[in-house]
This record gives sequence, structure tokens and C-alpha cells, in this order.
Amino acid sequence: MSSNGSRRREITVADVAKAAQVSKAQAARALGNYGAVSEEVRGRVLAAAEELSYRPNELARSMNTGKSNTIGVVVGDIENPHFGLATRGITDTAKKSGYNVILINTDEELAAEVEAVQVLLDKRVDGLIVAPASSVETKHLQHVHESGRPLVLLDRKAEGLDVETIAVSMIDISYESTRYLLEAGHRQVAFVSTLKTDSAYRAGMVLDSTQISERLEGMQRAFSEIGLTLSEDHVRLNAGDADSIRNITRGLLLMPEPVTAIVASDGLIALSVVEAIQELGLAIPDDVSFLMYDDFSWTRLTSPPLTVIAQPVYEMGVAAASALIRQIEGRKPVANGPEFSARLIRRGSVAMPRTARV
Amino acid sequence: MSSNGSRRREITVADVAKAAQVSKAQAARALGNYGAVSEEVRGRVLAAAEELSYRPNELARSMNTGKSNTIGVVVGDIENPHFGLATRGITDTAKKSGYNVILINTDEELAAEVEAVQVLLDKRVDGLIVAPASSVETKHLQHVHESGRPLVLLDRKAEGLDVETIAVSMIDISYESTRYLLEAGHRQVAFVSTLKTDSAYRAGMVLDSTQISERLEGMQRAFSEIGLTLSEDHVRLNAGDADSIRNITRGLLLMPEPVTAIVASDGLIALSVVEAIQELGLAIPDDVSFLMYDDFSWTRLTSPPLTVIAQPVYEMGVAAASALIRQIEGRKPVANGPEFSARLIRRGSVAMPRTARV
DNA sequence: ACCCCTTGTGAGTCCGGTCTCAATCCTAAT
DNA sequence: ATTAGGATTGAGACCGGACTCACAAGGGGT
Repeated sequence: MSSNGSRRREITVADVAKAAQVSKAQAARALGNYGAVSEEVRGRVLAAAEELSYRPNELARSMNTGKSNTIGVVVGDIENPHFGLATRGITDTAKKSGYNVILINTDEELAAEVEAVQVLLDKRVDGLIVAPASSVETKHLQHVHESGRPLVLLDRKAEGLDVETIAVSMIDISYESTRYLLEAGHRQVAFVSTLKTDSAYRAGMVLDSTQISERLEGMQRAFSEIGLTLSEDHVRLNAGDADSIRNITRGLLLMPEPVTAIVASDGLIALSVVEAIQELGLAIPDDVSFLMYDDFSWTRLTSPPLTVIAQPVYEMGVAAASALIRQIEGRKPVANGPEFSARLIRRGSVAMPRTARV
Repeated sequence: MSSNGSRRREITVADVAKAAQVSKAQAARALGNYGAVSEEVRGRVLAAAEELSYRPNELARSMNTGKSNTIGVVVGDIENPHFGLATRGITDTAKKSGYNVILINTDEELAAEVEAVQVLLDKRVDGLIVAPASSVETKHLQHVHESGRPLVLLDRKAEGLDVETIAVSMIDISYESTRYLLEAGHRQVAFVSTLKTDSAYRAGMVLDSTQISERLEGMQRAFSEIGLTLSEDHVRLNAGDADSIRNITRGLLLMPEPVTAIVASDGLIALSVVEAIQELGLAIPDDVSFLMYDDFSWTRLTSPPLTVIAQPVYEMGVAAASALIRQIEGRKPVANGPEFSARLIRRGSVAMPRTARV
């Protein structure tokens, strides 16, 4: 009873070598497929390995090759389909090139992100993909970069960090979609985002996220172009859980001069905003127009289907992984990396505001 | 220029030891917090480590402790919010106990799963959480289990594999929800699932997924209770991409005696089914009733909001991780692990079928 | 027949930690 | 003063592969 007494200790090259009656070095060569090995020996070793069902210890291997074939991914929240999709793009691509992915969630907390990066570095990952929680507080990323470890940022740029970044430029699309709202007659337009800040939004304040800065910049540009300004009071940050989003939405719609259009910064926010609107007994787009970032399938199922700003999230994940792997393998960056841009998909959630109608 | 000339080679215990003028062994003890170390030495070592910003190499550490503080997670598709949420539960819990997570996607391909498991084993993860693609083909899992590596299954049981499994029992809830449909007057009920099979569904055929088997069993029980049987032709498996789901849905609704209710096996399928229904110009629930597994937020936003079978996905992720970590740390299983059950949330997508109305 | 070069091979070192073991200190007890 | 016994400490083995080095054999060229 025990053809393979493989209890506890694992099979190592030494075991295989013994079984094949060759030196450890030869066995290692045959198995690792390097150096010179006679057919004869190779055969014996491979057979022995098969027989013992030998499996190399990747840890040991990594230790002296210095390569772990693993990349670390740090995102704010995988539960958010935006990151889910991006992660999918990353893992698909990584797998194709023989890399594994260690995933760490940060809940968009800077402290968690700093720790996550540290942990991954300690595990000697070959490179990192980070969707930074903050575009301003980037010491830890700076550190990674300086230590020479390949690093690619996803979704958001980091202030003063010259690192390859895969992100959609938000200014133009934000400008375009704001114009779309303005042309429909909206003047009271709100923007709701989860971005955490110490104080309420004030024009010109420095934000932690370049994404959000850019979006606001685009909105402002559209407004100022027609001689108006985006009201500070209509920019609501710190929209955390469903409850706070609900309150924010109610606030925006119940104020003396209610907003006539709301722009949701991501899919999660959108859900709560739309729900709050429905709760108030208001109709989209008759009472309020609605626009959101991220094109999820369900946005086509609501009535009316929602007008969205679609970002090539999966493709960006792919691009981030490709770029990182390229860096890891020391290849030169391609001349013109793909440029990603978002596009406005007009469905049914934007219409003329009540006030503008005859 | 170069306060810390930390280029290339990383700082090791040996470096710290030298800087602190003690032996490597002592430095290691002080750093690793084991063995006896005088306050004096500890101080010097810690200071030196700080100064050099030493970071232990987890790989090396893992290699001779045999622990990697990493757990491997194998899921069919993170992009599916079902797994997204579960993964979130897993990572949250793992992090709390100091474990990291390596995530691998299998696209529900058995071959990919086998490889994924192998890769994780090679990386010497401390344990595995797998949502098995097949409940029947389980040699690779058997192998893991026999090798003594902690293993927890998620969502689906594996035939003849005595391994801790965190899953919702589907029979009762399926029975309950089918009764709900039958009581509303439906007789032509369809079930649509992605489950891959070699041939079309036939009653009694062995399915790869215990989840699906159980659901069908529950449906059949409800049918036979009132002297009817669930038509084989109404059980549609192999619903892969959006297109095939669309075709299946059209098929079900355009056949001579169309189904009056459709049950979607998961959120992704639901999306396409609902879309196909809308495309056909049919209304839910007036023309077709609709029921789906998984309670995603967006199901409350459609009109009507969808009736769903909610599973405590996040909690199951938490439970799976807890169970695995318990196993890894060699603690006894708690007497009565939490039992998970799904519940039917009646919203607005189920009504009397046309045929049953006056 | 002699030298050079290309394989093939085994011994042993190294990666960066952990851990065993024997030697050295120190302090309190005899 | 002497000594037992615990606290410290350094040397070195070890984890499981990769890789360097020195050396033996076989082949070709002249």
C-alpha cells in the first residue's frame, strides 16, 4: 500500500537524479532544458520525473533566477465591474505570456495601497499594475519606479511620476458630453463622484484623481464656452455608500433650484443615483436627464436605456498588461502606444429639461 | 548623489548584519523576531535595517518555512459579478488573516482549470479555493486533496470528493421558485444556462454542475407535484455568448407553443435574455415572465424590477476563505459551519401568463 | 599522431532566508 | 571562588533549484 509514498516531502531534482542514476546537475539540466544533456540521459531523467510525478518548486526557481513570472495588480475594488473587466483584460493577457497575477484590493484607501505595493514588492513580483488611489500622494509608487521594478499605471495618472500610464483622456469626452447636455438646454448640471476629499468641492482645488480633474475641466470648458460656469455646489464628491449617494441625489433634486441633469462618475454610483431618482417619483429623462461613465450591459435594459460614456476598459487592461510585460522583458516601448478614448453613446436618458420646454 | 545607492542588488540580512556588526544569525533572529536576542543587539539590528530600508525576501522566507501566506483562487470568470463579489469576500477575509490571493481565470474551461491548479501548486500556495468547472471531472482536485494541500470548493460540489464545500443548496429554492411560477399559472417554463454539454438536455442525464442538476431537480419536483413534467426541450444548456443566448431566447418564444416564463441561470445570461425579449417587442411580465439567479443591483432598476433568486455570494466568499485558512492553520472545523441558502425576492417580473388570464 | 574544440558530466556554490548546534557569557547558587 | 544553568551568539547546514567550473571524451583538421 503505497506505490508512491509521496506523503509530506515533495519530490525534488535530487530525487529524480537518484532515480535516473545521474548527478543532480544533469537532472536539473534535463528538466530545466538548459545546458548540454545527452539524449540518453535526458530520456532517463524525464522518465524518472514522470514516474515520480516531479514538479519543480517555482519558489526555488524564482529565487535564483530572480524572476517570479508573477505580476501584481492593485485595484480599488474588483467588485466594481469597471475593474472586474480591466482585471479580466490583464489576466487574459498575462496568462498568454506565461505570467500569473496576484490581485490586491485597496478599497480605494491610500494606506491599503501603500501596503499592497509593499507586499507585492516583498513577494518579488516581476512588475506592478496599479490603479492609484491618489494622483498626488505617490511616494510609494515613486519608490517602486526608482527601485527599477516595472510599473504601469491604470486609469489614473500620477503627478510627477514618469511612468507608463494607460488611461483615457477625459477632457475631450467630458467636454463633448457636457456640450451635449448644454445643447439639450440643461444649465443646472450635477456631477457625482466617489472621490474622497477633505472638504467640499471648490473650483480650482487640487484633486486626488486626474480622471476627475479632467472630467471637471472638460465640463467647465463647455460651460465657459457659452459664458456660464459650472456651479461648485453641483459637484458632489465623497459619494461613498449607497446611502450617501441617495442623500446627495435627493439634495441635488430637492434644492430650491434643482439640477436638471446628473452625471454619475461610475457604474456603482449610477445605480444608486438612478434608484434615488426613481424613489423620488421622478422620471428619466422627463424630470431629470442622466448620464453616466462606463457602459455596462444593464444600462441597455432600463427604461429608458441610459446614455453612457463608454470606456474601452477590457482593452485598457490588455494594454496595461502588455506594456508591463514588455517592460519586464526589456523590450522597447512601441513607438505609438494605442491611444484610448471614450465615446458618448446616446441612448435615452438625456432629453430637454422641463424648464426649457414650451 | 546617492544617499542610498540601492541600485540593483537588494539588501539582505547579511548586509544588515554587517552594518549592525553582528552575525547573520543574530540579525536574522532580531528581524524575524524569534530566538533569543539581547535588547542591545536587537536595537542595533533594527536600526541598521531601518537605515538600509531592508525588506525581507518573502520568496526565500517561504522556501524554508514552507509557507507562502498565499492562497490560490480559481474561478470561471471574474468578469461575472457573481464571482467578482465572491472574490471580494475571499480577498477581504484573506487579507485580514495576512494572506494574499493569486487569482486565476479559467473561462470555465476544464483544461484551463487543471493547469491553473497545477500552477498554483507549483507556486506552493498554502491552499486553494476552486469553483470547479466540472463536478464530474475532478481528478486534478482529487490530486490536490490527496497531496494534503488544503482545498475548499466554492459554489459547486465535486462528485465523490470529500472536501469542504461552500455552496447554496439549490434544490429547495429552485422548487420554491418553480412552484411560484406554477402557481401563477405557468406551465411552459424554460431554464437557460451556460453549462456546456455534449448534447442537448435529456431528463436524467448527468450534468457537470451539481448546481444545475439541483436546480433542475427542484424544478422537476415542483412540476411532478402537480402531475406535470418539465419539458426537456425547455431546458437549454450551452448558452454561451450573447448571440447564442439571443437565439435560444428567440427559439423559446417563437416556437409553436411558446414558453410563458424563462428562468435565467445567472446574471450574465439574464442580461441577454431580457434584451432578446425586448427586441422581440415582448413585455415582461405581460407577455413573458422572467426569473433569474443572482440579485444584482441593476435588477431593481429595470421596469419592471426583476424577480430574482438572491444568493449570499459575498458571505460565501468569506466563508470559503475562512474555512480554507482554518484548514491551513490546522484548526478543527467548527461544528456547524454556516449554512447558506438562497431566497426568492419577488419583484415585478413574474405575473400570470396570457393563456391563464380571462 | 597531436592539438583544438565541442559536448557531456559531476562537484560544488549561490540565492536569501530559517534553524540547529555547539561555544561563550553571565549571574545566582553552593 | 566555583559552578550549574539559562541567555546570547556565531558557524554553518539546509530549502530546491540554477548555474559556474574543471575535467573527461569524442571528432575534425593537419
